[in-house]
Amino acid sequence: MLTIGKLGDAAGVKVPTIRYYEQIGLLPEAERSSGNQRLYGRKAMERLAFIRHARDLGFTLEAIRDLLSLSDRPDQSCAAADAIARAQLVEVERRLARLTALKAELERMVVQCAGGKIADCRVIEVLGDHSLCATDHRHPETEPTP
Amino acid sequence: MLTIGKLGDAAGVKVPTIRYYEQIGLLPEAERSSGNQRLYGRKAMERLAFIRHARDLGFTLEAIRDLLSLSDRPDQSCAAADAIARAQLVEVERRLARLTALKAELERMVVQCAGGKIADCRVIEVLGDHSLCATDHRHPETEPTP
DNA sequence: CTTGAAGCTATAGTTGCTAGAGACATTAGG
DNA sequence: CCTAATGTCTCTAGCAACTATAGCTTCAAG
Ligand SMILES: [Zn+2]
Ligand SMILES: [Zn+2]
Ligand SMILES: [Zn+2]
Ligand SMILES: [Zn+2]
Repeated sequence: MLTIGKLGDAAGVKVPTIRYYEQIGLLPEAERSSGNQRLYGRKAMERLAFIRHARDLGFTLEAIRDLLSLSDRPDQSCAAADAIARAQLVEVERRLARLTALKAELERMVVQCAGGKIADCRVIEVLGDHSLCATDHRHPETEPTP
Repeated sequence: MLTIGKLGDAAGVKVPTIRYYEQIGLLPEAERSSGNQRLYGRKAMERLAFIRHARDLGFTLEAIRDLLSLSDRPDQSCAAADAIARAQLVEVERRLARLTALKAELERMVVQCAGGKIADCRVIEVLGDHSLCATDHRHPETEPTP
């Protein structure tokens, strides 16, 4: 049985984050010691590692909640799980495309500025006028945080 | 003089967002009509377009605050502005590198899954075990929202 | 037995907005 | 000129996914 600190170290998750996951129902309520401290076994450890890994791959907590409840039903078809992963892939590709355009635009800006006074700064100038941009990089839809 | 709605349409920014920018001091307090409605002139319009464009390029509001106050001092050196832009470029490159790894990993997952039961789903399996991943894609530091 | 680290709860803050309620202002049509 | 439909006003609360703080209790080492 691990304390919350040990579990956090083992899974690479901060202690308050574990408590947060419990609070929102992503982790079940932990067993408690006689002194009211949380105790975790192998199952909780695996579940937390799953969450951490999925977070690292950019899945939202909502998606992870669905993936976890799917993984609790091993006999069912995995079509839903695969669909969640494919949607995440599409989302990542979308972000990648946007960031690639941003990178190009930022590079243009910093390369074109010769340094000098703000009045002549290409960075400031371009920021004030999108028509100086080479690509259309504007925010299409909202994108969740990485 | 534009009302807040016209300004929003012109700059591609939603009305509550403009009020929010004013509230946090990114836009100055607007003039008011006799009926207490906000009125904007060309200067406010340009400032808002600047903000919008910088947001589209992924700058944080903090960075934009600094860029705006720099652009208000045209005689000063633009070194600070260039540094902010370069830092943003570095940040974008970091995110790009991470997303590229994520994309590869997600593609592997969805390609390897043959479909079938959850018990055999490669997606669920890989999510539970990072050692099945080909790349090290783990979250390095915290990254601000895009 | 004492001290310091680790745990507990509860609340509030972060970023960049967005949504809602309920009241006032403006504008277009009849 | 009146009404109805929009637009705008303030204020509050909510979103994701944590993170930080305060003020306590419990535990483990020396
Ligand atoms: Zn410059
Ligand atoms: Zn642009
Ligand atoms: Zn599958
Ligand atoms: Zn992995």
